[in-house]
Amino acid sequence: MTAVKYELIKVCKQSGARLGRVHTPHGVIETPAFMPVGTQATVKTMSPEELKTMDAHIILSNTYHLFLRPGHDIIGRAGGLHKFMNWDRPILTDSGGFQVFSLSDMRKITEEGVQFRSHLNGDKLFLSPEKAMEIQNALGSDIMMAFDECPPYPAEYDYVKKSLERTTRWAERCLNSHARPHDQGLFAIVQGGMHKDLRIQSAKDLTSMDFPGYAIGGLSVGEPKHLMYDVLDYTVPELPAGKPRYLMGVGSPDALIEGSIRGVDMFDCVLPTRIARNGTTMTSQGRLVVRNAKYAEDFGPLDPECSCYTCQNYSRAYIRHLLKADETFGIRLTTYHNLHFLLQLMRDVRQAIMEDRLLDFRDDFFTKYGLFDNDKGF
RNA sequence: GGAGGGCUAGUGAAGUGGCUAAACACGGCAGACUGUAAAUCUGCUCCUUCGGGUUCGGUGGUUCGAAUCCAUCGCCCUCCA
Repeated sequence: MTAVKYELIKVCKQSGARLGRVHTPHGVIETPAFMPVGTQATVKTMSPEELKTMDAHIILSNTYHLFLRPGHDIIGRAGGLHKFMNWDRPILTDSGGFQVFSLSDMRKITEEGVQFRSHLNGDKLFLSPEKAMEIQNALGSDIMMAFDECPPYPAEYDYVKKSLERTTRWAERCLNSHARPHDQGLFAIVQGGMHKDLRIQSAKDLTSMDFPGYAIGGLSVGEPKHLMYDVLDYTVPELPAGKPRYLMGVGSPDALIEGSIRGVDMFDCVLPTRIARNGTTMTSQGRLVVRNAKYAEDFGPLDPECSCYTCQNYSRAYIRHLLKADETFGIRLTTYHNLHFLLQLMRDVRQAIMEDRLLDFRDDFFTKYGLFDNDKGF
């Protein structure tokens, strides 16, 4: 008996995208899905109640950050992460593998694991596949991620190959040390950089083991968009149809659509919440930097087509004022809107798949968003 | 009436003869942000037809050269009468 199961509902006749459900111990995720990121056991500035009103099905949290602070032992004694943070829907925990990449100047990688220096106080710490599983077991996430290495872009072929092979061995160690497969699912992570043969090798090696889901990592690390789409084009077909596919770290609106078209079921990204805190919003007409002076007397909503709490009640001028005055309510309003925007986008994508018109939907969306001549995508 | 102190770019504030169109901070304007060391970071912020032009309370001097020295006027602050 496995904790996480994928149910395929239908395939879009026009695009090949999948409409489905991921069943987890804390409920069902309708896919394709966007997962807001709550690294430190909170989606920055949002309460769980607010996340529910925008209908987020699942959120992310992070092994490395919670290991450092407050400590997985404390969260374990609190009764697990769900109880600790008052979120009763599914949680996916990243393994800390991405921190191996983003905190690269403070770590040393060996076959056994990774020696880290804490970014908080410089403490020497060690993370390994077994340790990452122990931590995620204590957190009690619905979906755990295997401990991987996310190589930078660009990277040497030989290094990427060695790295992916180690990531595969680490995945196997994760599987073997998985303490509670009955109530926590474990996803493996395909690596291989921008190299077709390496991606296929990684996917084949990992799918030869029985993980309840597969992620594609190592993308959205600075490479051009078309390269990422190429990787998806030849990687996704290597993944089993009966299991969920998760594209890690991707969250610009265009990439969510393009990823769905290529058969991806789950996405996560800090982009909507981070740019919200820095004054940029996503709207049906494209990105809108509401902090800019030109909105000082714009009394309309961020997005005239948006039904979210922010857009129903507050103007661009007011939000700009709050942001300029460093009032926390301002970043709460933009964060709420951006998350709602992406969650609504995924609802629209699912509807379009249901009606076999996802390619049409993409073209309409891109035209309005002004994306056809924009490689950035948000 | 007397004695001191001060007046520098939008604001605050360095600078007390050349390396100063003038530090720094704030404010302002823009940009970046993709499994969150990010409510963060970066750039610009006197004018300009990019050659240059005009600045440091006003005016007049000294000097090869002044925000910096002198004189004078104005305004502000403190203390003594």
